[in-house]
Amino acid sequence: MRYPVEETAAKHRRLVDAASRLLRAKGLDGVSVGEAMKAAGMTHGAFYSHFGTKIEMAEAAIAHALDEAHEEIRQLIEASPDARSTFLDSYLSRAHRDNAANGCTMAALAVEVGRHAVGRSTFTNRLKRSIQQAASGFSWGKRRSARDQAILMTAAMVGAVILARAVDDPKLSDEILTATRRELV
Amino acid sequence: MRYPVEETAAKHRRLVDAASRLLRAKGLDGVSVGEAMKAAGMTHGAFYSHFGTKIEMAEAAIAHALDEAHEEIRQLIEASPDARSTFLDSYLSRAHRDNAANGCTMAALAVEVGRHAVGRSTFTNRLKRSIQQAASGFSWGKRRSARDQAILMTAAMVGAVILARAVDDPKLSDEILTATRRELV
DNA sequence: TGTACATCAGTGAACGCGCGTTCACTGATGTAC
DNA sequence: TGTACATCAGTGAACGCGCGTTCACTGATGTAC
Repeated sequence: MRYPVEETAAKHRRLVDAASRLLRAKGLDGVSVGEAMKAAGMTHGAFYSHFGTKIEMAEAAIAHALDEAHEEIRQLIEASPDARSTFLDSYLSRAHRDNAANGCTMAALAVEVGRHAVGRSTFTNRLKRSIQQAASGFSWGKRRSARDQAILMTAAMVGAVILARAVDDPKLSDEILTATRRELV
Repeated sequence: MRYPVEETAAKHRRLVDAASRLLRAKGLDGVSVGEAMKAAGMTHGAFYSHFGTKIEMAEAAIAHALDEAHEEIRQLIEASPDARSTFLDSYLSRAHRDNAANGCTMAALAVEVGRHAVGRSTFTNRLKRSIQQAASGFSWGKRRSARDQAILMTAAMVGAVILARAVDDPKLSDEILTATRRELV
């Protein structure tokens, strides 16, 4: 049957949001179309009323998650004079490490973006924007280029969270986060 | 039919080696058992004479690749007084970025190790060893802990290569590598 | 040293499963008049 | 404003495919005597 326009749009938003969390937690091959639809409160058959392929959904989900993160950081920069240190604390936290579903899209999906073509240009634009945001919005040491420092910080944070998640030993995992934090301050 | 013992052992080594390259290039779900067997010069049916499950093969492949890397770095440290800078150059090179199959196992597979349980304890041991190797084998600034610096360098290198691989724009991709290099020197 | 035979890595067909995708069908919505 | 009907998001069964895994079979190897 036909559904009210706004209701359909709301379901679409729920699907993209649910997909972005599931993908961050389980990766592209770890999430089925049916699972994403179920998380959005529908059955799998309706999927193709929302997206042409699973890949298209993934691209939308990645763009959505990256945009959400950008907005959060924008607010952080606006609100706090010491935004960089606040951001480091939350990014390199146990909470972030243990909650990939709601965490950084780069740490969760960059490897898969690199492997398949999925969301590559989306990812590129958003990373560019994110580096600019960090370089100009955070405060940096005067000796070296702010942009270089922003790139190093981004790479180190992403790498640290990925490694901390891969590791068995809770002491080592915590140490990866705290040592990276100490070095980046 | 039955095969000479040494021939079987050689096939096993070929399988592990081929798997380690395929897995680094395509990820766990991107490589089928048949594909790995074909790369090792066999047909898929014989797989279960070598491993009980696909997961077991992945664990052996990860351990193999990490051990090979450890040995390479050991030789580098032995040979060169400025090993750290040489290592940075080769790790943060375009060649490494563009050749995941023969590149760093952490940059290629850490995310999947974190997601599934595959090779988690193997990965943990080898990362521990790798951090120690870097902290004690490379030369570091005196102001801060060598171990913290080794952890930051590892995280930043892994993150930089992952991001450089995910990105569309060759200029940005190169910049991620060179900026990280400049900051880590 | 020679003979008999059990072993077992390898082959290729087959199985069962989950996946992405397609399809016939439904019926309230939104539009044309 | 009311009526007739085309639209289309959603349902759930079905399809085809590739995957991991199993299996009957092969025949040279390696062992027991």
